[in-house]
Amino acid sequence: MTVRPTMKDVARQAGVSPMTVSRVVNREPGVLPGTAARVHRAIRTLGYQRDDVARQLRRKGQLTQTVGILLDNVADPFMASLASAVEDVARQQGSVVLIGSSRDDPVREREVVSAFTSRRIDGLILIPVAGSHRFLRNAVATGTRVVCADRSASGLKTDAVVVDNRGSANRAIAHLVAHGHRRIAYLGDRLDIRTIEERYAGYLTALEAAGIPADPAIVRHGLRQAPDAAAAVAAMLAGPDPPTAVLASNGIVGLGVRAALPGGTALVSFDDFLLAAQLDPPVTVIAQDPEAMGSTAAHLLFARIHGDASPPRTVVLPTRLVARGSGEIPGPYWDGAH
Amino acid sequence: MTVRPTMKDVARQAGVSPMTVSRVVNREPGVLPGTAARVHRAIRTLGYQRDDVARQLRRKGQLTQTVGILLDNVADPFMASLASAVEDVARQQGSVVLIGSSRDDPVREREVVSAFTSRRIDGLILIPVAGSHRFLRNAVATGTRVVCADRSASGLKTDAVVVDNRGSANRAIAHLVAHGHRRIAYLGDRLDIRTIEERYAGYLTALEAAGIPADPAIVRHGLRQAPDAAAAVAAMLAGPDPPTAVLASNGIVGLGVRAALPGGTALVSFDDFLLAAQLDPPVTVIAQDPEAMGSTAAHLLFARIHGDASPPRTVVLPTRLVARGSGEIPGPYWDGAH
DNA sequence: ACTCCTGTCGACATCGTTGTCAGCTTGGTA
DNA sequence: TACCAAGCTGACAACGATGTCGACAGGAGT
Repeated sequence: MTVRPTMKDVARQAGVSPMTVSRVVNREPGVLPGTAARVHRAIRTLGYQRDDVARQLRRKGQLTQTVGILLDNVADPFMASLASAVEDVARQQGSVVLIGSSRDDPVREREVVSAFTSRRIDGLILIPVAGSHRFLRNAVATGTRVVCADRSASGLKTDAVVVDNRGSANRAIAHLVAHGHRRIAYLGDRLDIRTIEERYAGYLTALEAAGIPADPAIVRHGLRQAPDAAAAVAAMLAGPDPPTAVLASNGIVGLGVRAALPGGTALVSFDDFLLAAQLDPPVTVIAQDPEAMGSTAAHLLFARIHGDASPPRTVVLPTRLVARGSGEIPGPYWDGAH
Repeated sequence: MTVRPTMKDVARQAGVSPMTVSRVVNREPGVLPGTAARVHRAIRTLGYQRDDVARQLRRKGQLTQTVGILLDNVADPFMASLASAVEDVARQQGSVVLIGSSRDDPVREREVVSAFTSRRIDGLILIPVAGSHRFLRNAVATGTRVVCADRSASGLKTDAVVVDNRGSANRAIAHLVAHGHRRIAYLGDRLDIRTIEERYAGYLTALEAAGIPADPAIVRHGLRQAPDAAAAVAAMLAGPDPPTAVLASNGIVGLGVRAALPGGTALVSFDDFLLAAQLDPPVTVIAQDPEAMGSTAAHLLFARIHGDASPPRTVVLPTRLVARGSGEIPGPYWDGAH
């Protein structure tokens, strides 16, 4: 294993100064073609590659062409699509992407953010976990741009790209009510996640608007995995006065519910998922567009990096209620109007 | 937006030398508690954070605590799980992860590798695209460790973590034959992808072993998207002498085939996918374990980074044939033995 | 009183690259 | 011939951190 050659090595080999090598490597004008050719030959001979660590240090105030993305879990399909879109935009912009998973752990989130900023990232796409993000103020103050995706951060004013969770939940409940349901269960992930809280709030207000009293017996929070959700819905159905319809707060919960739900019970789930259309009955979902979210967030980020200093913006992306069947199963109050 | 404070700033604030600040920041012994306290106070006051770019430059030959992972596409669930496992291991090792998608494009692959190595990554987890990877020799020679996952790289000897694709395809075909099929179609992704080629080879040898002649009319390559696969299988079924069973080379193709396949035709697909068990009929798959693959590759990589200089190893992970129903649909030659 | 040691701290040089500026050559013009 | 402009190249310093080594103080031992 040889040591990595430096510009000095190339310079010696080509019989020029390191500065000239630098100029050639960076395609700066004002180098004689012959000189450049000698340098290129030396570069090939030695297998030289510019050291961007040194470069970034020297070019202070310049960009490192590195952005970070910090999300719950790369393995989550929603997050993965989002990350993929971010990476695409970053590449177009000539930047590389540092990725990290917070796994819903604020401590881990801080650690990863710190590891990122100590490497001088130009910007960060953040899917914040619950809790305050005031600790990011320092980073923001010293030039790290931050754009939140999916949820916004508390204690920090940043750009954000989100969907109207409350309105979407509202629409889902209205949809179920219109199909004759009045006993509608809610099964959800942890309530301290901002988006989940908003969805639950939408559930409650929609019930109220429909004149249906909320019943804690058919509400469950804190479901992290599909099996948990399956067990929860099974318990509910076994209880007295079971629900005739279910709203699932996100895709994981929706999957779990689906597996345990008898055919006659209606289901609307947040988040589209692969094969949702091929199940029987096909699952009605509130679909988000993670790629649009990722690329929007990334474009916002790079606009900031390139100097956009306008006040922080929140972009609200639309959701689609995709009626596939499971959400249109008629309930006991169905009036045949649909 | 303030400028980022440096050790010099902290030193001035605390009335010590930068060297002492360095010692405090890096928790080196030999600093009086009182002095350390003053430094800590100054750090908090100024919001100082160590600049790892400068640190990495100075500590030449030391690690940058950064590894790269380069895969086809982050949005692919298989790759996403793999990446997630890699990130977990990296975090345990105190490293951050640079991620990049090659999108099956050798040019893009080279560009991303170059962007990574110019940042002095300690190591790279690579899911190689088709074509030669001799261009990595330079990087390997100057200290970047490379571990391939899912497929091995040609023109370069590295550690690799793979599955026995040929044997697995063999087993799948034997399974179908045992259930009375002799007219078995193959639908596959691009043949120049190493794993796909191996699976196809396994298909052919298994047919031969069973004394079944291969028929190009029921073989299709180059299917990139689910709809392509659906169209291909539909065309096959509409032709003369349609297949009674299908082998799909990977999850994407399997999904497409499933959507277009009538109930009576058997299907075995490579790659497990979410909900495969909840379809009707449930899909029989050859399941791999992407997390095991990712974490094995990552552990290999860090062993190399920490000095393991033994000859390159190839780890072959097992696959599981998960019989769920679609692969056990009896064919015309079924003898009732199963 | 002298040496020797231990513990604490700072000065200096250096990592690889690049911004700045000065020096050199060449050719053209008065 | 003298002079200047333009084009090409190199010397030097600096980015922020840290490895090395030396300075200095205070205490122990003779």
